[in-house]
Amino acid sequence: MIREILTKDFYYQDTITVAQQLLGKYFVRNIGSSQLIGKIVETEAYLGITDEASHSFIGPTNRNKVLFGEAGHTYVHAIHRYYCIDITTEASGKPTSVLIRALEPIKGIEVMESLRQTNNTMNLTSGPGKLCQALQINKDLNAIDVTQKNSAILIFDNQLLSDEDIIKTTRIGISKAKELPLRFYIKDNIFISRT
DNA sequence: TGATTGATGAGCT
DNA sequence: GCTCATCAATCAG
Repeated sequence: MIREILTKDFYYQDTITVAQQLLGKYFVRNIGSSQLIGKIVETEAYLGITDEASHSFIGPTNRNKVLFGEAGHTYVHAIHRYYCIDITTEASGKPTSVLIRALEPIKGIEVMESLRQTNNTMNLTSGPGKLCQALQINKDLNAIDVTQKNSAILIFDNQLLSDEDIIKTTRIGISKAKELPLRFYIKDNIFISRT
């Protein structure tokens, strides 16, 4: 089965739509000649200047400027001693993004296990900090265009999930606007960060 | 299942 | 200094 790289048009959609439609897609990390692949099973939407929990709520700064740029780019940031990765969405000037919270490891599992220093496949990518460790994602990968086929990070298309396979619930690990139902994950998937 | 705590880095004021 | 979109370990029920 031939899979296509998701195009700019996909990321220019409404952030909540992108967050839901990213579920089931293939997240690809190119490291030299090797490739690590995981299926996206959990995401969260961050709605920019109207969303208190978003990094862009306070307005543009040096740290979050990529959020204000073009859609379809990575936004990598450190939180405590881990990294998290977002994909920017919507038009330039709208600082919205989708946080990738969990993957289902597909390819390169041995490499991920050595990077994470564990043999437990269940524990490789079941959280935003964990998956960045498993895929060797750091600040060097900030502001990368994920629609260019020679990028270190790419996202490939896959069949769209039906509405009943997507669970909608509240976001995790934030202190503001925590009541909003902006977290999405694949029903019955065992690789999500928590139920 | 939930609450708590400590390690820890980057960015902001 | 302070905040924080984390994780792992621990303890209580």
